[in-house]
Amino acid sequence: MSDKMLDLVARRFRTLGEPYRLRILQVLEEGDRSVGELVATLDGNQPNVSKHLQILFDAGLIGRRREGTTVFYAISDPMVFKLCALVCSSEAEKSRRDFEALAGKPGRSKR
Amino acid sequence: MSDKMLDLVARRFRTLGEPYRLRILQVLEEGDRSVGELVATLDGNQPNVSKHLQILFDAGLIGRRREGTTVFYAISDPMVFKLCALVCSSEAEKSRRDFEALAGKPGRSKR
DNA sequence: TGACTGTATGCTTCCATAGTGATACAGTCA
DNA sequence: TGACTGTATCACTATGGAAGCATACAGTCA
Repeated sequence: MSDKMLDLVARRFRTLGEPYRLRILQVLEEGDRSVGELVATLDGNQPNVSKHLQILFDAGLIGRRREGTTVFYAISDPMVFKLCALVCSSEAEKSRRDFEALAGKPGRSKR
Repeated sequence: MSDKMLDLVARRFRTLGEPYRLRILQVLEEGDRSVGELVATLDGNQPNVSKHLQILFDAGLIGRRREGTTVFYAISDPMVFKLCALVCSSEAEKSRRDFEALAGKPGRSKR
């Protein structure tokens, strides 16, 4: 993989590396939402939500449509949920390993 | 998904959000490597490589084994490559869309 | 046009983390 | 044990980016 591609991929990972943005995506998974709805749902302030939305939009993960003064955002790349599912299962697996290392072999240090 | 889980997932994404670490993983995909070998291959300085390896290790993505004074690292969670593949294909798709938006419909602004 | 609502953008502060050199530590061999 | 190699850690600087406030901008309605 080229260095440029690596940078792009890393950038995409960083986009997803923010809990607040993951929460936004999670809400949007249920359906389109306006900025105001997201602000209310996530209990955040409007400029911050707008900025995160912009970042997700630039990354191509969400799309937007305008109705009057209201802007609705929606998932445009469902890949993100596959990613999250993968990471979640991997995370669960890691927890299991960590647990077994602690419970099963108490004398064996990690290091 | 719980907030704690979201934090874990976000953290994992951030771990992968560093080009240098992706390069390390890419090299390790070909097989185990010692720290020294990685330093030589990646043309980096040793403390930096060691720190990135530690981060990947803490995340459970790589494992290590010691032989004398030498420490070998190896992929322990192949999931990362699935993640990268997903992101890559999504990235390619996005590029295609961007291109078509530019070439196919020159009059239509994104905003 | 002016007032109002909904959204985006500037600017500043602050925190997390990458890079780097010096140095500590672990293991091997004389 | 002392010298040497390979790796990890410490202390520091610098940078990216998130949060928050103020404010600008867009669209609607009187």
